[in-house]
Amino acid sequence: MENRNDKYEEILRKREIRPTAMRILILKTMMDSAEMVSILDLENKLETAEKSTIFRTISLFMMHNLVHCIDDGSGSLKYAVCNTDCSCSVKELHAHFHCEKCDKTFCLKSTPVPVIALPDKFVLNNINYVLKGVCDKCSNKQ
Amino acid sequence: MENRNDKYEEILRKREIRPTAMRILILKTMMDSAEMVSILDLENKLETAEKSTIFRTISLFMMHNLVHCIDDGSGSLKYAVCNTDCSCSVKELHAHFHCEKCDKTFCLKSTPVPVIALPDKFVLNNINYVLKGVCDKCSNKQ
DNA sequence: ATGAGTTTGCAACAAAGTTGCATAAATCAG
DNA sequence: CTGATTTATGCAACTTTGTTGCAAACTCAT
Repeated sequence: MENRNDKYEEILRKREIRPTAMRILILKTMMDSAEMVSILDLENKLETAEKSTIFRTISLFMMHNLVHCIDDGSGSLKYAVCNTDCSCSVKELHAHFHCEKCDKTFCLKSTPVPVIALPDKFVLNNINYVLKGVCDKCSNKQ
Repeated sequence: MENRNDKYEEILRKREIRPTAMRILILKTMMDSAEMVSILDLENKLETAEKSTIFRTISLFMMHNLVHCIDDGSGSLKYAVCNTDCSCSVKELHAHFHCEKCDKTFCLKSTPVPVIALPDKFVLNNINYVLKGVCDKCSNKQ
């Protein structure tokens, strides 16, 4: 019988990350989440995992372009798993939405970040594009 | 003889902020700076001012739309004085550039932030648009 | 099974932001 | 101008998030 963790193991291997139990668990938890997660979110979802372990695991994931990170202004960084084969180049980046009511942050995966022209001699490496306001669920609650 | 602080006093009064010596000093320092400043930057430039005072002064300035704030991902928030009459609506927002070498952040005042369409029921209040890379001065230093 | 290398948990620390409270400064009424 | 009241500031302590050192636990090839 095929193990259902095979999927996550394969994802990790493709990114040249050794698939330990903890890494599989963290990856699975991130992929199961509809919104982006902070380190504290992961700590709460995974009672078994230490803050420092999560921090180092996510740092590793980011170095291998498996997850991306955005600063939504909430005070903690939020992370989400990238698309398959994503290499986090400017052209591949998408917009993010941060709800000021529920404090959740979502990837708007189908919305590429707008790229503008920079003054001469400026080199562009990355873009943080965060729309802030109220999400659909919170705006329905009056 | 006219006091050269009159300019700053008037700016503060227009925003309905009582112009104390400390507030004038902080406003002047921010307006004299070519790049955005963090609270720590202000603490260093003004040896006489306390972190908590700067924090409360800037919070006050922001409530009155005199300064705006962006999260450039450096770990500390950066502040800059808004244009006259700015009310910080989405249409008035501009892009920002953060240099990953010198860690400075600049307002690109002539570049309005791109606004994209949001899914139904989402309310847009604010946008954080930060381009990251290497600034002109740092890219010249190779 | 054994040992080298890697990963994890614990603890401690660092940096930025935030708050309570006492003193200092500014404002106002008389 | 003087004193009373309000407001602003400085100091200290604290919170939260992120980060690192080190020892124990785990992994994997032999």
